[in-house]
Amino acid sequence: MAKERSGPTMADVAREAGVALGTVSRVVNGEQVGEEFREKVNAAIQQLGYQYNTSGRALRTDRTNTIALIIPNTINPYFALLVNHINIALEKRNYRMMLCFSEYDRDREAEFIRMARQNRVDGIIALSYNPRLEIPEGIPFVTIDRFFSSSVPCVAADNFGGGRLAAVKLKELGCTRVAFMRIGSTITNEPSKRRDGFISACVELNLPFDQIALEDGQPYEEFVKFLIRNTAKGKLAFDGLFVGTDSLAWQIIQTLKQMGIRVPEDVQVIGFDGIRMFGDQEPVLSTIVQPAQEIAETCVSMVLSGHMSNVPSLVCLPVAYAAGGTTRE
Amino acid sequence: MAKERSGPTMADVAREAGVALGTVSRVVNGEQVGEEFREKVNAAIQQLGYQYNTSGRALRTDRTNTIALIIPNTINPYFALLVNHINIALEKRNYRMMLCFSEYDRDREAEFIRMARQNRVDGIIALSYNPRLEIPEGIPFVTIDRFFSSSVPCVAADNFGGGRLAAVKLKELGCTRVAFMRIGSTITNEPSKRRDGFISACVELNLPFDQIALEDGQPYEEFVKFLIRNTAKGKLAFDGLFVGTDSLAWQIIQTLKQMGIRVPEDVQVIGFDGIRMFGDQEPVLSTIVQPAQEIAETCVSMVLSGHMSNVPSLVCLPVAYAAGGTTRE
DNA sequence: TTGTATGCGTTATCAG
DNA sequence: CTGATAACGCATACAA
Repeated sequence: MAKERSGPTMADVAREAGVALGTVSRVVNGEQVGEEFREKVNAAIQQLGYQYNTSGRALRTDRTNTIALIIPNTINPYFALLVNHINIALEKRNYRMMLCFSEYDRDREAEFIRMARQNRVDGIIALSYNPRLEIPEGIPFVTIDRFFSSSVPCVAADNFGGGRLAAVKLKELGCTRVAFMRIGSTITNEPSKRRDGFISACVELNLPFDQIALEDGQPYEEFVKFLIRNTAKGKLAFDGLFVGTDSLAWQIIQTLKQMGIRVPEDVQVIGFDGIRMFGDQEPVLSTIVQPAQEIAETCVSMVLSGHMSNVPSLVCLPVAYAAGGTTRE
Repeated sequence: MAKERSGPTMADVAREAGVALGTVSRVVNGEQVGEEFREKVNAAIQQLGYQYNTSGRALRTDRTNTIALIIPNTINPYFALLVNHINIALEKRNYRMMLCFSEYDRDREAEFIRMARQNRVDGIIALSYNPRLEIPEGIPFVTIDRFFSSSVPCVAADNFGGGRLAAVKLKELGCTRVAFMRIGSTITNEPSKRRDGFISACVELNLPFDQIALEDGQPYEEFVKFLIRNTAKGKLAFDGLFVGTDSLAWQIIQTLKQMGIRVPEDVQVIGFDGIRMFGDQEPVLSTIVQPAQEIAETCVSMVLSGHMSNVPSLVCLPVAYAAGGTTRE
């Protein structure tokens, strides 16, 4: 039944070409084969429209040419961008992607890691906020934006540098008192360096600053309270804000509007990520842009590099500033 | 070498449980097995942490539990949303997704279809604008938003109804002269029904209308010319616009701003797709929302339904209107 | 260099 | 109902 749909096999090609099965295999895999044999085999391949069977090869070699990508979803545009570039990077190397949406759920993450092993994937790339993520042994594992230990390579944007850049920009743009706002995991991870860099530069530049960092799960209203607390006679105490992600920055801008505070006239806002309208147009707001394509390329080349031992444990990639209407240029 | 990483096999389980290989297979596949045997096998599976090997099963059954999804990219938020829901829908049914980015390139589409067959996928879902897409034989094939023939099922939003809805809304909102704007494939396809529905309702409602439809490849400037042509003394001849996609609508709104025409005060704009800010917040603009999740569910259940014969050739799913600041509510 | 034969892990067929 | 065994398509060690 199903047999009907299956195409020709190496045996068919061998018969057609009048050579042995092994010879066909060697031609397909680009090994040394006598010219006349190679031609006969290639002709037969053309003739029959032969294409090798992935399952047969995988079973034999125990390599699936597949990398699992664990990521919350593709609804968030930054994740969608990463998925896009990672898939393209894998495709260039003749690898396929097994896409696993964690939906921020630790049980799902664990289950996907189990499933990835069952499917004998050749490596795993994970973007996870789970501080207790269990890294499997014996399989190349690369994380994005999350440092676990020196034995698990991590690829990230230069979060510290991005934080510094935001402070420098706000200073340049004439800000005299700024604040940092963020929500996220309480543990120290890569994104929390955005704050460290920001504050480092503020101190250096003699730029007065305040900050509020919420833990995952705390309600957004805490930010509203913070803003109201720092408002007197309709005037916000800050003329510059640096926010941990574009998404949060956008929400905060909405809140500011409701409070009658104008952006960028009264307060200039810089986000982080570099989300663009419809993925490819102008930035949604002024922002520190993550190099999504370079991050993708780096993850892929690292996870496929085989010798995970002499691979750096943390790779930082440069960020850039992009104006997007929430600053006064 | 690689053998180290491979987990236990059915043979290992059989040995551990003291039963035959076939019995293990029957337990794993949920077939009839004596209670005592089942227990012994399950204990051994637990003990060894056995997980079945996908490649072995695929090789034997010629079914990969994989569906190929061909789509331009995940940079566009609407595509990213579809990818998200389709992957989840497949996962629920224990299927995996082979994600193929066509990047609007016909050669890539053809190559992916070839590759999908090589990988023995169990079906293909394609979102393609290619009018000459070659549908492969003998493999379940479902398209999104693109009708080829009654033998190739197509899943789409109710584009005609969405067009009508846009006209009705604009009328309700007080518009007296409207226009439809779109760019896309010249051939009649599902999205072109947005225009048909819009015009149908305009006629019915006695709402004067104009329209401009560009072919793929024509420059955006044609839209600018159209708008300028319909502007006299800084006043646009239309007080309502319906645009084929949110993405184009956004660009047009930018152009209008540059022309000194205010949205929504001078002209109200409705787009199509239902793109939301950061994927999950408020709509980017007033829009006709496509039911992405229902589209995904429908595609998946159709492509997996086995008997492609008695499956409807076109499924239309209901759309909804969502206000997003470019209309006066 | 080419041919032959074995085994990867699984399901399915056939005997017992 | 269970056990033994063949076959799926391929890569590779070994023989020629």
